[in-house]
Amino acid sequence: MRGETAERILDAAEKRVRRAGYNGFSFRDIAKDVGVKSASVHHHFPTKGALVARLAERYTERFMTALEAAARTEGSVPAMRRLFRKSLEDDNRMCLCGMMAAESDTLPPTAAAAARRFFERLLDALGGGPSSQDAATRQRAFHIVATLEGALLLARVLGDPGAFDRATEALSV
Amino acid sequence: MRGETAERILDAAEKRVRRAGYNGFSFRDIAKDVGVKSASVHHHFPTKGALVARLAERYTERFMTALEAAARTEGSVPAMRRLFRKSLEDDNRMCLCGMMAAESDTLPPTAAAAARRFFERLLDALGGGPSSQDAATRQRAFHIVATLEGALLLARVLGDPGAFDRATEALSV
DNA sequence: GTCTATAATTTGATAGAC
DNA sequence: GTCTATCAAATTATAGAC
Repeated sequence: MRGETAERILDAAEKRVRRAGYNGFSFRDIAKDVGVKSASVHHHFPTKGALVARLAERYTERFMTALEAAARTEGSVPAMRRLFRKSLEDDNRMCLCGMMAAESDTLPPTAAAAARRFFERLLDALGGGPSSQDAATRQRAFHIVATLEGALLLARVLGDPGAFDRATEALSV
Repeated sequence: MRGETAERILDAAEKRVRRAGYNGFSFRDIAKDVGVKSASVHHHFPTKGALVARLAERYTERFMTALEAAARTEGSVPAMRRLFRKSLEDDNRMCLCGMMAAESDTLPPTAAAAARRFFERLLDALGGGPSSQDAATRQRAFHIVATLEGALLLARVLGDPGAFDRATEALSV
């Protein structure tokens, strides 16, 4: 299979970044997770910035695909809420790009740009993109995305997934 | 003055953590900022965990003092919103404890606990503490805190302080 | 595509002089 | 309370054999 190791590297890196952030893991951590040596990780992704930028792109593609499918049957907001909530079920993890957003001032530029695009896509999906003419819709899109990311933060620090539910309950109304 | 260097160390560390997170700075970074050697930083704060835990306590004390004063004239929610908004004006910084919340799974336990207490105090100030009997008030407190933290994330990653204003506009109504 | 080996730097932390 | 000196370990990244 083409790129099988590269995918496993991305899988391991995603778990690490969502747990500890960009500065909280090393090439050797990833290599150990995957069962190769760190030189092999560098073979697939020359630098840490390139690895994490690709990671954010893959995350965005997957998230938007899942969102578009779910939004058809339950609407954009409940679908997005449910997808965010899944982050907590998967071992109390942050949204990858939410974690990168917190660190974005110190991320390699290409990685920071990839994280920014994730949020632009989310806002767009809620009708709050740059082409939006309706200020109220735009405000609501920003409000929803902010609340979902903040609710993940809150649930994580309190060690209580129920905090996410309480914080986001009003969004689905 | 007693503890003058210790305070300057905390000042430098606060800037660093709010920009790059717990794993994004070193004792030598702080030492350079303050104009001492890293051994002197260790003299005041034996470990990185102890330094950051103390940092979160100081941040919480200061934030709550400012909040209580401001809340008397403008109400808890507008006061809290304005205090959060100040983080962006001060060089696009995250809330210290918001940054620590994102990383809390990998923080030294005492530091993670200090970050958690910040959020418990915020929720308490909004009437959403553990003694709250009113589920709606509790939900609203979680919603407000989550939205404010998430709005900082969003403004940071988009490089646009206006994103904070749009995301939190509905809270003040 | 994976490996061994290594370079060059940085890390958190300690010992002990002044 | 600050310093010099140092440690042991970890860091990102590269060279080159297989």
